[in-house]
Amino acid sequence: MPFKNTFFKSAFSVDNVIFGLDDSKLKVLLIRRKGEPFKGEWALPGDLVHPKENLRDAPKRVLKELTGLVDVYLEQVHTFGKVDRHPVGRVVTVAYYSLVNIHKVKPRAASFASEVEWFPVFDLDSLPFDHLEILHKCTSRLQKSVRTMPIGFELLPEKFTLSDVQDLYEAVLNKKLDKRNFRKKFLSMGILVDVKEYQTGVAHRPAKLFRFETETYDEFKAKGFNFEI
Amino acid sequence: MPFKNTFFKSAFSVDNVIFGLDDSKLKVLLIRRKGEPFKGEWALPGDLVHPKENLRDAPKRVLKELTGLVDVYLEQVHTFGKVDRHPVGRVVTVAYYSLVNIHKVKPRAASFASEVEWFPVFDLDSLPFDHLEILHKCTSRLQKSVRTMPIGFELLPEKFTLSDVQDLYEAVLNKKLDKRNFRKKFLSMGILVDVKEYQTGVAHRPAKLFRFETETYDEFKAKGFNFEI
DNA sequence: ACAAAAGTGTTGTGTTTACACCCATGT
DNA sequence: ACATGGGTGTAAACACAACACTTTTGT
Repeated sequence: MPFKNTFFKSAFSVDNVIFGLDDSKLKVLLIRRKGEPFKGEWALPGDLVHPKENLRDAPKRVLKELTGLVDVYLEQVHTFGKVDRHPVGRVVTVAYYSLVNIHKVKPRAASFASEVEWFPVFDLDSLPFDHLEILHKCTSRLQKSVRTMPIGFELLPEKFTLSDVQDLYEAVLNKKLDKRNFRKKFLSMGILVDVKEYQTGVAHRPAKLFRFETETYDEFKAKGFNFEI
Repeated sequence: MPFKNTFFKSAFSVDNVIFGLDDSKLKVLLIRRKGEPFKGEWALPGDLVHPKENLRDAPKRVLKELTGLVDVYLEQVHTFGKVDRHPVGRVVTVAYYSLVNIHKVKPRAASFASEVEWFPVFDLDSLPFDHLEILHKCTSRLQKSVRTMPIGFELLPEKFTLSDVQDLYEAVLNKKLDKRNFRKKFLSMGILVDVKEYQTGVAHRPAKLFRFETETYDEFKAKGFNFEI
């Protein structure tokens, strides 16, 4: 259970914004809360930080409990600490976002959640606590990151087409991009490797498959790039 | 005093990285610690967050106590929460940075500080706790922000020359920039207003003075810009 | 044959970089 | 007269935006 409702004065928690890509839509994993407050409502997953637990391990633990995943892209975004943000007491919360491949994950109920489900990010317009603000902040951060670092590949299968990548970018940025310009720019960065295979069983010209060049990828991750597309 | 050394199990604090510009160098305000641990050492100013205090008000309070300033640029950067980052107990700390005009500030000792002094950022290579890491993170963030928003003007006097601005950018980015290109780009943004005055008493051709166009400035702050110089 | 998505180049426009000399003042 | 920093323009390289048709497959 997330909180001992009696006699806690202050605590820190983490909240996880877990992004996935499905049906060319950016989605976020919400849980149905098992405990009070807001019992039964859809909210961001999160938990108190344990006394002997490094801060960054808390969102990892939540993620693992919820999805089984352990090596996941995880970025700290912002800390929320208004006095009254939590109705039960003083809880300062640190928000993290993650990127997971939605089709490799079978989310399961967890200690703090009776149900788990993916929701389209841009359709949500109310959440308990300050979770909507947290979601917005994480979404903006993702949109910024995707333009300055090669992230987001975590959201795709191992082998993918250039159109998959474009779909991903369009889903994250929530807008249409020019196909030719996108391809030109993306290919020229040199983080994609042609695996010399093609899609099969599609009712149109089969697309080339690519994978990531991890070395270049890491380089870019370190020094960033400019993907103003 | 910053901590009751006995019987505290966990707490959250804030740490302030207060930047100023002096002698064309980027400096940071450090305090000599009054209390244990690391009593007497130079460290980042900071304090515990009070129980009834909004998180963001804590760094404001520290800033006010230390400098007397109340309306100051303040940005949350990152939260540090390794279990052992503080020798006395579990303290999760939220780092903020601020920009202040070093010549308008007469820093004074505070409840947690016996002395206060400006240190050149790029010369520091050791600090207690994880304060060096905090400083690095804040410096990187400042360097990034200065390229994407019109900030940093807080570090300058009200009327200033274009060379002052360039000095500022060179100090923050810690590298030389091309004079003509800098001026061209900066002027073209339209956030500077010619105040039709000139420097006096300088042993060279006196420079034009400028001030900020607050409206445009706020616009840019909202939507950002690209200052890849 | 048709539908569906893959794939491909060029041109105009704007942005970035590199670079060297004269100007106005105080001493 | 000299030292000091202020101030200015151009050309070449590069990046970005806009835009339409052909190819390959499955049905």
